[in-house]
Amino acid sequence: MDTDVASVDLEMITHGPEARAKPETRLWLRMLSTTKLISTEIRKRLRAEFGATLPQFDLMAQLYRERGGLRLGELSKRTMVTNGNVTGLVERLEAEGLVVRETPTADRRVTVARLTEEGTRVFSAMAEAHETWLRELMADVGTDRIVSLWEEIGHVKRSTANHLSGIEGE
Amino acid sequence: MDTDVASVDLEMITHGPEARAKPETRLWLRMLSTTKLISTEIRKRLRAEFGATLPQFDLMAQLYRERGGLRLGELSKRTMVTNGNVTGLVERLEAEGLVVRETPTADRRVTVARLTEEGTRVFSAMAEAHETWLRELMADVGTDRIVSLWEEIGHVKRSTANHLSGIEGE
DNA sequence: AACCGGTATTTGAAATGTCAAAGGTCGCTG
DNA sequence: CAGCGACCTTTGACATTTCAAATACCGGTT
Repeated sequence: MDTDVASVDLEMITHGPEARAKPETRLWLRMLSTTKLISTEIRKRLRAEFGATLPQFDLMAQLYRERGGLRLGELSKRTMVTNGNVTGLVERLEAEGLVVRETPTADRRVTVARLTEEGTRVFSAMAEAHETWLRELMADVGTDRIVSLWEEIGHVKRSTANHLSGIEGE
Repeated sequence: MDTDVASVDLEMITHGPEARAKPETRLWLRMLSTTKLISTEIRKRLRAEFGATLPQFDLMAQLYRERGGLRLGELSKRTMVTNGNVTGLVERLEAEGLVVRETPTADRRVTVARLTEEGTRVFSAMAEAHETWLRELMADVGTDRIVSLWEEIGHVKRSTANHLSGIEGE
């Protein structure tokens, strides 16, 4: 069981921290754990300081840069969240008075979500804190490295997008 | 509104794809979207080919390298998932016969989860496919870049861990 | 032996997440 | 203008997620 080639391959992914895995798997595991670490921290702070959740922040960010509002389908694409999920998210944000929903008379299939004035104010404050937190968390990493990482991860993103069924703009 | 410094900062995070944001924010947004892209793909394939979910895969991976089993608290730490969540995950995996739960007589507060024989078999197949999928998705990225990315992201992870309350082993 | 602080897990409420199916609406075509 | 395929959103079933409170148990003290 430990002697044939197949089982050695399998052990790579699972044995030791990530020591014997193939480079792609090691990179993936590290990306995943790092992302989890950061988003857990951001989520806690958003909750503590603004009583908001990460998906709500993401959704509001999209609406912030499209002051006229966005159709729910567009929101779904931009936030990489499914349609059904967007429905609930917008519902809750509307209940809090941060977002409004409207159906244009031109096409009554559509629902457009838009930030209220208060939503805009609240998001501004959250966005500012968000940037500060990230600078804080990445304080030990030089700006050069950050910029170069940004570019390198772009390669990974493009490669992944290329090997999917659909195409992924950024 | 577009003239004072504060509002310019705010626009950075939200205006254009990620064009005018600070480097840390740009990196974070790209890490997040890339991770989402990959995990969505992996999740779909896991579901289609094995009827399993990503968190189940993660949990089984931990149990696979600890044949004697792990306490739920340990599982929680290693998978970066909360205690309450582990309970439900293990419950469902047990219902499918992939995992068993036992309480050692020595300390009856503890619950130890362990892969069944079938669980081990199933996970082996999943792990092999998992590695193949990742190589496939990252096929356009050279191995050198992957290895160097792995190291660079390590810096980000360490910096983040340093600016958290707790310590994060890998 | 009853108590107590600490540890380990479960439970319950609320939010997020997917997927598939159902409901409306639009535009075009016969 | 009735029908039909395509598009957009909602709904419903289920899984995952967190947090906080409750439960259960251990070890040591009194």
